[in-house]
Amino acid sequence: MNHTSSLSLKEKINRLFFLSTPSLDLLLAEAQLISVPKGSLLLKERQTCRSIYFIERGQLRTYYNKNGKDININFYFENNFATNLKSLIEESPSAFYIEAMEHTRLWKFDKEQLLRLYGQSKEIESFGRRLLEKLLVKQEEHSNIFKLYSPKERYHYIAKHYPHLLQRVSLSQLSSYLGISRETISRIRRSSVTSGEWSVMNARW
Amino acid sequence: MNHTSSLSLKEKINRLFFLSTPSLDLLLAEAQLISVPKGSLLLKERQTCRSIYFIERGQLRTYYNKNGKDININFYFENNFATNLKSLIEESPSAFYIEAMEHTRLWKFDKEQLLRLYGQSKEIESFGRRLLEKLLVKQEEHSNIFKLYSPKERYHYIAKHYPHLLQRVSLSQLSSYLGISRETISRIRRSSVTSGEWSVMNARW
DNA sequence: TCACACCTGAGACAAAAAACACAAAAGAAA
DNA sequence: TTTCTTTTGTGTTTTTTGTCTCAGGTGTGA
Repeated sequence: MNHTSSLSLKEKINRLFFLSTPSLDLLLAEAQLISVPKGSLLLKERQTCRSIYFIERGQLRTYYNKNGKDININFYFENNFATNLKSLIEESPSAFYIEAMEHTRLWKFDKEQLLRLYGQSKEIESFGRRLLEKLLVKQEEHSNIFKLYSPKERYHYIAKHYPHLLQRVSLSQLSSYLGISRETISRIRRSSVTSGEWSVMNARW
Repeated sequence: MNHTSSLSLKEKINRLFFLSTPSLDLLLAEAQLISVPKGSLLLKERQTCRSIYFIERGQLRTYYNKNGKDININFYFENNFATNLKSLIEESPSAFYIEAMEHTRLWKFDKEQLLRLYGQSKEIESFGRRLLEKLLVKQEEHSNIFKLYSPKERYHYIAKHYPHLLQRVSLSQLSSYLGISRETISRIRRSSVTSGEWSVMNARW
């Protein structure tokens, strides 16, 4: 049980971005609560992304389709924002899908509305900037684990820093996300249970 | 020869972000032109990054030091902004270095000044947001080539979409950036010259 | 001109990971 | 429960990539 699950959207956003009450009200007046079943697509390949989603309950994934196979780009859980930023920003056709991995309840913010709000309220534009900042820092970190770490190290990095990923995402789904074959992850997992190799991840960066 | 090299900073920024003249003047009044020799470090590991740099002439790289070896994260050329966003945003110690790869002339914008300007001018905060957007889209793209492509495909992707990287960065420097050993890149290069394998990169995403 | 540093190419070998095939286990649905 | 589907584990083989090594090339500066 997530202890914030009983908080209102207003309280959640406020915890993340410290907006004044009037700005918050302005922002949230535009948000639309929707509920989608497992497997539904919030964005398809070639569509232009027009919204950003805040997950109330459930989980989403973004994935490419490469020669018929799914390549997972990202997983999103409760109290996080999800979207295709490239498509949203550039108003270009999306290269990937956004899918609900389970029954998911989420708040939808439309870009058009947000841009209008940016014009009305400096504080909301500042919120937009800070939201981007957070997404960027996360993105950067994820990008770097591929350069810095071997497959084995990548798995351990995730296990250490994002253990909930291993809890909520199947190994098969994880494999494309980490750029490691399913079988290899299975072997990595076994070897780290049997032998006590837990010192690998001491490197700090 | 870059045809924009004779443009003023004002004209360059304006081309990228379409700011009004008053806002541009406000923004550029704070910029400081500095010149650094090859090998100098604009940011060291453990330092907190306080500036963002716009490259007038020359090139920068960002890199981690992993067990004594350099792992390149990014290369930056003329008319681009460079910084360590994580450190800058979070005011946290940097995990990596920023180094001038050749004698470089650049404009320095301090975070403190920028934040002050954000408060003064909505248009400048909007500029800040749009700058982040551009950086984010780039970052996302780079991150995804690791998940989507094998080493061989990564090299070809760069060769096709960022040929200037191959021109200006040595293969040795490139190797850690692509997460491929120098020798393997050398082999990839050889095999793609001899055999006519140029259809690999037709996949669009 | 001569070191010196740095970069590239190439071969031999080792290590890692992927591919393939199939079995076992775990969940979901009837 | 039983059946059906999905997920995970494991053994073998094949491919890819890394490591180590040396040789040759290039540019720089003393």
